[in-house]
Amino acid sequence: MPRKANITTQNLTDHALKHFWENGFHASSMDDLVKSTGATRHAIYGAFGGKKQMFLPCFQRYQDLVVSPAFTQVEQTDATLEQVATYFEAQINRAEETGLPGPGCFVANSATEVAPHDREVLAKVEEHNARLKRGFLNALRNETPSTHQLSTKDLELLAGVLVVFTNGLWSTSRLTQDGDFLRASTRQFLETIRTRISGP
Amino acid sequence: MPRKANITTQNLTDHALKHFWENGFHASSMDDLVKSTGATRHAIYGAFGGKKQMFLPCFQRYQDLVVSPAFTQVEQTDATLEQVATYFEAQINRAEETGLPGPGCFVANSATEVAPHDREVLAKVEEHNARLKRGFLNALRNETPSTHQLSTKDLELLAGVLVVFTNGLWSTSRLTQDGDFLRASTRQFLETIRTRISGP
DNA sequence: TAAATATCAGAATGAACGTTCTGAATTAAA
DNA sequence: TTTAATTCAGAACGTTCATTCTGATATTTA
Repeated sequence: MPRKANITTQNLTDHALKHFWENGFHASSMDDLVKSTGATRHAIYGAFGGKKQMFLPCFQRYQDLVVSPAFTQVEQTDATLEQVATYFEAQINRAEETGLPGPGCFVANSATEVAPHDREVLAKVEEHNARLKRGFLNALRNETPSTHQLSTKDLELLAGVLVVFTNGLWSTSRLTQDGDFLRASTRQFLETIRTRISGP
Repeated sequence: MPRKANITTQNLTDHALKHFWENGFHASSMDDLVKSTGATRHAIYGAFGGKKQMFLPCFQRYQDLVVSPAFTQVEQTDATLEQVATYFEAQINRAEETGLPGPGCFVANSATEVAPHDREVLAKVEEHNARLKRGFLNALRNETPSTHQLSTKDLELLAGVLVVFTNGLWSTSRLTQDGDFLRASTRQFLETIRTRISGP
């Protein structure tokens, strides 16, 4: 009796993510989402229930499509700052191909626009940042000679500094059209981190 | 013949800045602005012309009220990273007193929310970032021994890295309620910069 | 094929938005 | 005090928004 659905929820989420990413939550109207997904209002409200409930699954989709493919290497047990550098390069390359200035990072955008006024989104953003911090800390540990002066506490703080820098970088990528500037800044930053770790 | 105005334009801008800062551009309705300024719609539209034209002067007001009081010391001819550290401390203290998580930086918020879709706002944001970069570069130059290996190009990139970190820090201050974490991250970051500058 | 059900495109709804307008109240010059 | 200019509070206007509803169309089961 039931008619077969020809638009999957995942497909809807793909298009929704793209639109939310490029335009933000508030500036994405349901009209826009209907057009960009190609689905009907009925289908969208049936599958999700509303705009906000459509926004939330985009975080998982963003992880699967964008973050994980580039960041898993940083999470490997033997990863070092070289993998961190490759991660940044990959994200900057992607941003450059998409066009600079670009939409930056979906999570970083949500962090400033939505998270401060929404507990659920805040939780998603914090989860993402915690993942980044764990990965960075892993790389920093492998990079650091075990006989070095830097304490565990210092290394954890440095991992946090890397997260802060990452968010600042995405913010900058929404303003600049110069991909080489982003690359050079990142290289300079990582070189600075390396100098600190290998000891003065 | 004309009745004396008892609400000045500067007064309106003060209240508008406060509201825009705390709520962002899109989430600040004219109803809100009327309530928070205590002025009538007539007065607001007479003095500015509209919402957007009310938003723009807030940048200058933010410079005068928030940025300059803390940042001018970084712009002194003999400023070093010590002044940069003091600047960060002051801003974090202010954020903590206002309440964390807080509204962060008015310019940094506008950078991600408004600037990508508005040339005038983009110009204001770039102007602010350029000011920060000049100040940071000044401090870095004074901190660096003249006989050191770091090139002018490297120092300029480092100044850019400081700006990127700053924006990331404000983003973080919209999420965390832990002022000490912001302080510790900043200290760790500046210590890292110092290590790089004084040479490995 | 016939009946039941899912999906379609888009109209309808009610609230919120930025902006403009209205008429009363207030002020200062005459 | 009278008059003209100005400011007042808030209603009115025309859009736009998220959400719901409607009637037609397409698909599946019986």
